[in-house]
Amino acid sequence: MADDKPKIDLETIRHSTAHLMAQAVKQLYPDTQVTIGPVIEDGFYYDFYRESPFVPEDLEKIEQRMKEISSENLDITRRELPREEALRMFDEMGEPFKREVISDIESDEPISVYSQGEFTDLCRGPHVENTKTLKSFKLLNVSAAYWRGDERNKVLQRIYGTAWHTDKELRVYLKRLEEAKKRDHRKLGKELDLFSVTDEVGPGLILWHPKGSRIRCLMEDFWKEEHFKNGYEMVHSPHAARVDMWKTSGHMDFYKDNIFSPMDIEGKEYVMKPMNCPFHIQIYKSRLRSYRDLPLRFAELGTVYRYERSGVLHGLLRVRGFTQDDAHLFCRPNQIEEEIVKVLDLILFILRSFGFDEYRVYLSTRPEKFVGSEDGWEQATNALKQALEKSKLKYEVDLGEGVFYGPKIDIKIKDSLNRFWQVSTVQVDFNLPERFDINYIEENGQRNQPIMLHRALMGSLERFFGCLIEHYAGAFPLWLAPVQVILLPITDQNQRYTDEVFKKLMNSGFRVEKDLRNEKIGFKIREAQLQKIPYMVILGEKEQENNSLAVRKRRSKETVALDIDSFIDKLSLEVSKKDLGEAIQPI
RNA sequence: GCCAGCGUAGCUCAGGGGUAGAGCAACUGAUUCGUAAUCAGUAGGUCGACAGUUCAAUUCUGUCCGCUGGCUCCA
Repeated sequence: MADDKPKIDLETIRHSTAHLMAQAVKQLYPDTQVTIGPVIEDGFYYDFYRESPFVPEDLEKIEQRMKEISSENLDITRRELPREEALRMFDEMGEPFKREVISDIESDEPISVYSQGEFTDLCRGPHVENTKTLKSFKLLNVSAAYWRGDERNKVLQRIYGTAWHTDKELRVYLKRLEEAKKRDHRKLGKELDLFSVTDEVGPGLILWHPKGSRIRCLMEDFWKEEHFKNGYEMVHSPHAARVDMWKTSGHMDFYKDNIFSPMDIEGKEYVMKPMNCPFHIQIYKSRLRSYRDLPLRFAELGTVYRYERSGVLHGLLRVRGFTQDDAHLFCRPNQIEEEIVKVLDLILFILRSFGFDEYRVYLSTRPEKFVGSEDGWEQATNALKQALEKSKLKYEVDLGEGVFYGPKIDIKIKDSLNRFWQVSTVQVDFNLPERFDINYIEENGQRNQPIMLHRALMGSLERFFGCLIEHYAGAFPLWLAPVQVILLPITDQNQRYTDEVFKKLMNSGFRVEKDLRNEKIGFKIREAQLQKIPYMVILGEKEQENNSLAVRKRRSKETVALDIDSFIDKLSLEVSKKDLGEAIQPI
């Protein structure tokens, strides 16, 4: 596109809009102190310190004032100051947070401030030249944030906003937010009758309704099939165990905050399991293992319970009881890399089968608190790195973000609002083999400690399902759809024929329903459409006479005339290919 | 857990110190209809829970529970 004047960087616009907001806030509420206001994806925020928090009505006032300042056409000017002078200036302005920020700036870096009208803010820049450039913005919400992200620090008021080059872009963005809300898995979960959470059961504990369970069964079946194909054994373990086991594993030390309070059974303490690993270790230990047995791969759809603080719960994506598609691999040290590569392959295969092509990969390295030797960590981290490179995966390193027992690879996928959620993980564990003293007999007859890997592909079925719902906007591909075909007779004259077709489809193994209600065809179609059923089959006099079907696809207004056998062939093919069809629609 | 907002029928939402409202869904009846809503009637509520103020509270105040957004934390 030919454009005479070069466009100003969106980031600059957003950053300047954050300043504009700070200026408006200071004008309206002079007792407010400013802190920092960075650019984020699609917008910006600014954190303020203030005795009384902002309420939503304040946002309107602030936004109004921003518009006024914008039309004052204030020039935005940059100045560099000696450190001392900058400190003095912000002291005089009564901005202690800025003082802290300045003291964090490297001594050889210049201290720059930007001014517009009476307002001056510490900032690296760059900024737009004049406030008149800032027109297309909207303040979105307020929330609390801790200064420097530490909950021991002061609580700040964070205001989020978005800013764009033009009003049109802004409108498009706001529209996109609205569309994203429509595919929120919590909303769709209710509309499509997939799952629920009730007060009586308790927060973060999921009830899977028949339709959701149907999908879960299909996910599980697929998962099991692939695991058997890939040399895994299935195991099952109980939901609770004596607290002693968790002491041995170290969970009572390192993970206590996340474990449901113990219950007393005949004077012995038990807890709900927060993880499956110690159980799999028990199975490993149930007999003597030879190097010939390795690698051993124990997999389980294991339901775990973790205490999560009430404020973090979120539909299916963050819950207190969930089923991990867990597995633990026991192998010899020289098998680690190969096993990790295989796990990564399996992860990618599964994610792609569900249509997730966009994901982020992280390698988390040794944290401050860790068990095992530095050498061991180094080796394991290298094994993970090499496996990532062999799998040609682009990844980011999360320094020091590993768990205490070993380094890990995490894979995150995003929900409809572009928030990323961790699903897949591969973790090396130095801790449990040691604590439970597991071993195997080497070729030379010596006992050796196996390396243990934890891994999950979908992570938790709940979270994965939540992401799936949003990924497909509730329109599941045929192989996963809880109802694949709905039969819609025009009048009750067509009921006999409908029953006939129903039986044939049912006997061919399809999930089919019929809508025999005394309603007009338009009404039935509307409902089937809202339920996002992949195929609607309209059955009237014409079809009955020709012994055919009028097939209408979700997301299409056209019908195709098919005979029942070719329809069945078509469905079978689509299911066996796990065809994603039109299931994935960008927002 | 923290800050803010919210909680009224199965769902979506209106209302407001003086015995509770709509649409959709449900139920009953009529209608037998060709591609996104046929018509009529009936029933449905401890206004999240508990306490306080008041002659009177679903409405005001407080506490608690739950939900939403974000922070912190994580699959």
